[in-house]
Amino acid sequence: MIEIILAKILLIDDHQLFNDGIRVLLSTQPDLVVCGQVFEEKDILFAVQKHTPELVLLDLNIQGRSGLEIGMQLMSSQPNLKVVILTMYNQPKLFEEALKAGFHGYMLKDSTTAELLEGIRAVIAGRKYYDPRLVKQLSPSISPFKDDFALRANLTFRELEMIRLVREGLTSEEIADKLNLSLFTVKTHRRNIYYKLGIGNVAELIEFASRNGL
Amino acid sequence: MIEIILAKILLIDDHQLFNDGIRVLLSTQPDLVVCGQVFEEKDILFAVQKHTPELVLLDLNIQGRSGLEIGMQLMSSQPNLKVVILTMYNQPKLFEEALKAGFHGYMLKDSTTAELLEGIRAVIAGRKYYDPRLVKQLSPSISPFKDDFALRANLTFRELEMIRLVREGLTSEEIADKLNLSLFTVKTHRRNIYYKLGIGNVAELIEFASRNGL
DNA sequence: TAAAAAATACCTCTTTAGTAGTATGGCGCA
DNA sequence: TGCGCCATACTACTAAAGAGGTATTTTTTA
Repeated sequence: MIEIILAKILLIDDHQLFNDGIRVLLSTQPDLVVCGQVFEEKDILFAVQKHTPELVLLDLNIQGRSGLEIGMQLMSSQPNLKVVILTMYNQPKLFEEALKAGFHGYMLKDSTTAELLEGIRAVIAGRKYYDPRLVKQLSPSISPFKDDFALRANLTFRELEMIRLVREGLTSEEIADKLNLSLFTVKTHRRNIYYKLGIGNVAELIEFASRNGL
Repeated sequence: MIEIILAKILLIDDHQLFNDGIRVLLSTQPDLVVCGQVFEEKDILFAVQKHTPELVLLDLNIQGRSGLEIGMQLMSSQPNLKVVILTMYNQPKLFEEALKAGFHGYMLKDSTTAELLEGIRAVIAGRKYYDPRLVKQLSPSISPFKDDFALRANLTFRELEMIRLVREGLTSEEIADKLNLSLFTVKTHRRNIYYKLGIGNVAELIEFASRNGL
């Protein structure tokens, strides 16, 4: 059972989905539990220490003070805690800051419920999740993301290469021919990729790659 | 030279990109010209009649009155005019209404510049353009692509549904279970999709769907 | 209402994907 | 120098996808 704290995100009234949508959404997930919900900065640390949740969903707009600071403080005080920013601000600069600060996720409030859940699950699974729209807007020169992501998902170069070729519609055999490898090798790589990403078939692989700009 | 009128969209101050971003954006496009810009309802019809633009970018939040109404009025008075909704409201209901009303496009303000241009160009080219995020949220029964992409590719409703489920990583058997169909039926649909799209495997299907916002 | 299109279903067969376990040479690093 | 990671490769198996054909029912539409 995974426990989650909602940090202020239920107070946001500028997007109908979130008036109490996120709690409802999470309540439909048998393995996710909202163990706390706070609306002011002073309560967050206390709640986290009390519940020691797996993950905190953090709004960026917490009464004046920057949510980023609060989040960073949280992460340094609780090394195993995962902190995901959930905000309405689709601002590249904020996003870049959050990236640098090492947040485990950055999602936008107008995401679909499927996307939100995907993000939460990705982070719980030990990966990072950033809204694809933000990643797309990142200037490619800065983009610490690609390497960052590959490294954090523990994908090797060969594995990334496999993903690229699978996306082009090549079969394992065609990839083997192209790279002068044994078919067995290619299949081993694919298996490892699936294992690392926690997925089970090509469809999921390509959806995943598309979403994460691999 | 394509002429465009911006209907109130420069007044929106809740998203930095649009304070004057859209005009700047369009000014970088040699073949697009902003021929007018209005901020109040009473000026729109006059401006359209004066400039007879190809396209109007219309905000939904025009001083109290529903932007949808204004847009419908515009379209009926100027049959050749293309009207694209550009709004910050990612609300399925609004979007569905706009679809029914026959608007040529519906874009969200937090789109990237590339997406905005893509949408504008699609509409100018005689196609329709709806933000993929909204389309994704639509209940499949309403799917707007009946008169758009699906028709071009001759994809039926059932086929689109198959694509959606395949993208979610479901196998043919799982789809069959979910929809209470025979496995044979699902496989037949998949075969037909591949034939229509000229592709040969799941990887290509999903790449294709991603690229085309199915 | 007749024709066309869409959705449904079945059979057979080949190919590819996916799962599981194992193994080995190379390379970097502590 | 030995441990871990990477890339490579194999066997053996099951599951699923894909290609080919055919056919019935329902729904749309001309």
